This record gives sequence, structure tokens and C-alpha cells, in this order.
Amino acid sequence: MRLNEDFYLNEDVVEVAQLLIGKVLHTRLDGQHTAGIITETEAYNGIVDKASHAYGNRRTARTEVMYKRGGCAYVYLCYGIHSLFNVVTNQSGIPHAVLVRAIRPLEGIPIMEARRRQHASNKRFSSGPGSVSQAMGIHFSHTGLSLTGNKIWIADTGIRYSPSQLKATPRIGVDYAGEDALLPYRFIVDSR
DNA sequence: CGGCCGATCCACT
DNA sequence: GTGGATCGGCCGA
Repeated sequence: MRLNEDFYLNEDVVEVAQLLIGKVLHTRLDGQHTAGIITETEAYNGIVDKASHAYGNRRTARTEVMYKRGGCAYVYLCYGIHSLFNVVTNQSGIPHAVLVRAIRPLEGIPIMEARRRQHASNKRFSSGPGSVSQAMGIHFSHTGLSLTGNKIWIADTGIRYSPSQLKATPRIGVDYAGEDALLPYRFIVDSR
């Protein structure tokens, strides 16, 4: 049920992004348990990917976490306001990551509503990477946390989608990445 | 529903 | 000093 290290060591980050659709993201932070079904992801393909923070093998204090062994969280602050949650994949030294862009709330919905200060019926409640982190209580200070620990983890509950429900598109907000901005590395499912 | 735009602050140059 | 893997309020249609 809970994804183990083998899942995160997959060397194909685009495949992992696709496999994460339908998995359940859990957090137990500040004693509060919340969970949601992952419905949108984006793959960031390491040093050859112009959209990746690790493009060109750039190692900085911020990106160092991406070089860790797969199975930990890379969370960073975006636009000074939003924490964006990524799953680090592949073996140590290869900075692959998958950004979680949307979830469908599943457990602890009142807790999420309090964090978001809006009702779960709102269309943008947990759609968009900043909203996902806020709903799940994930903060950029959580970067580096293991996904096989007891604070943040991901489970397979057997949810599967047919190929016709799943679509791949270019990634959002990466226009600066030139031709890499066109790669179909974003996966999204219409779960309604 | 869609487009515009300001917010806000850390990491990197 | 600069700018961003975004969000939400506001506006017009």
C-alpha cells in the first residue's frame, strides 16, 4: 500500500510522474492527518532539462536535495509566497523530481479547509501546486523529508485510470525553457 | 469564465 | 539587485 523506496528509485522520471497519478498523498503534520488523490503531476528531467532547477548540473543549497537518493521531498518557495512540493526520484546524484500540481481531497477535509481558508467545493481548492501544499500543510521548511517516514508519504490504494482518462501536455509556466517547454511531461486526469 | 496584475521573500548572480 | 515550476481578487463579458 505505502510506496517503498523501489518506487522512487525508478530511473524514468516521466514514467514516475505518470504512475503517481491516482496515488494517495498523505501528511501527518502538527498531529493532523490529511490525504488526497494525486490528479496532476509534472516530470523534471534533471541536468538535461532546461525547465529543471538542476539544469546543467547546477548544485546550490536549494537544489542539493534533488541530488539525494529518490524517496524524499523537494519543497521550495516560489514567488515569495508559495511552497511547491516535489517527489525526488532516481538514485543518488541524479536530480530527478516530480512536481505535484493537483490533488482531490480524500481525508481530513475540514483540516484542509481551515488551512486553505476556503471551502473544498471551490474549484481552485487543491488545484495548483501552491494550493496543494497549503491544503496538505507542506511548507518549504519540509524540504529533504523522507517519503518513507511518518510525516509525508504516498500510498497505492489500487486506483487506476484508463489511458483515455489520462492526458499528457506541455508543462505550465516554463516558457523560459525553450524547446524543453514543449515536452509532454505534464500528466493530468479528469477525475470528474 | 477568462484575463490582468500585484503580492512577497528567498536564493542566486 | 533581480526574478520566479503561483495565487486570488477584481474586472468585463
